[in-house]
Amino acid sequence: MNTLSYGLLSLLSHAADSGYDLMLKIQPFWPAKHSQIYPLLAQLESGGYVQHKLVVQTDKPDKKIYSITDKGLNALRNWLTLPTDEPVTRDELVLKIFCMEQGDTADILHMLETRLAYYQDQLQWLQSKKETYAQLNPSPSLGIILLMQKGEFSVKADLEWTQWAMRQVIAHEKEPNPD
Amino acid sequence: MNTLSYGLLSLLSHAADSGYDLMLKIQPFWPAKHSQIYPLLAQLESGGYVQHKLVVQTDKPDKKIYSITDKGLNALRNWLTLPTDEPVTRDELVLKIFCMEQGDTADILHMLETRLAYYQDQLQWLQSKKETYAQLNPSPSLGIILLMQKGEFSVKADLEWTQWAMRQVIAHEKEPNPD
DNA sequence: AACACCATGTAATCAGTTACATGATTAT
DNA sequence: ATAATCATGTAACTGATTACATGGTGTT
Repeated sequence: MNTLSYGLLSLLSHAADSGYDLMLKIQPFWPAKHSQIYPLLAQLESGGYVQHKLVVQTDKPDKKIYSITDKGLNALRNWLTLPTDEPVTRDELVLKIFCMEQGDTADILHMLETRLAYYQDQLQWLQSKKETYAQLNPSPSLGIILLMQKGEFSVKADLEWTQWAMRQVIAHEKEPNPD
Repeated sequence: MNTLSYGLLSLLSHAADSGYDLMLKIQPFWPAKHSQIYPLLAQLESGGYVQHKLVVQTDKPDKKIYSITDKGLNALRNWLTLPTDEPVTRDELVLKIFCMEQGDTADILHMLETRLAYYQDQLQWLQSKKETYAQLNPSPSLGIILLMQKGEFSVKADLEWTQWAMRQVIAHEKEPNPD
């Protein structure tokens, strides 16, 4: 039972779902490809944590709808009481910033512009999600609300930093030697 | 040449260093164990991107001091012009928050308290680093300043969120059914 | 006496990505 | 026509962690 397995159980504690949809839904929280999800679900099923029923479709491929079992719910509840791993972030941009004096200002600015656009997309996605949830009945769980807010806090800080960093880079270019 | 390899070259573009110290210094930006660093350095050396000289020590074990070559610097400069991968964050806490209704409020609060302490430690580390750099001569490069600021922006947002989330959880507990 | 730090390396395993494989439906 | 979406799966590979291995110095 690794973290991704618990992540799948966590999603399934809200609603039964197919492997395909679980793969799409877990992306923002724990990126994983279908080639990792499908074997894990089979493993969780052989361990008795989930079960599936085949749903035959005519217009689309048949699918397996997985649901969490009592054993799965108990495992999930126990996991909540265990110590939580520290977050891990890996960002190539950070490594590039570290040696940015080796490159041209134009390249660095281009990199930051691309990242700015990425964060803006993220923020827009979060805010559209927020609207969707606001109109939803029943209203979303506290957990969902906390996660949306966490994303918004993070992305807004990242956005602010990127804009600040771009100004610094431009200022640094204009005044390379302050005599 | 993977991202960690470029990360090592990035550190070495500032100063020559041992594998052991590179391992320690890269932790905040790209977590990696010594068992991953040492073989990569050997690989970078066989590719001509770095070279090492043995430094014999009496009180401590001998060490290899690696320095970047011209080929390494060129590779680094070219890397700066290439498209940058999007950042990847994996946080077990996020997956736990998603299914928090399955657990006790006390367990969730304990989890958030632990995370709060972690972010506070991070912030303190960043601010002590900042002081160290402020007294340093020569003053740190623009890259270093940008990274310190990025860390501070992120951690402060995370801290704010954690405190806000704890208040939400407490409020939710007191008023579970708002009739 | 037991543990942490310095310093390097390899072996085994686990986690994650890319590629291979299939095939119908719908949109551009 | 070409590509994207839905839907599942396996195989090969790369990336990352844990464990094995050694050994002196300094700290509690």
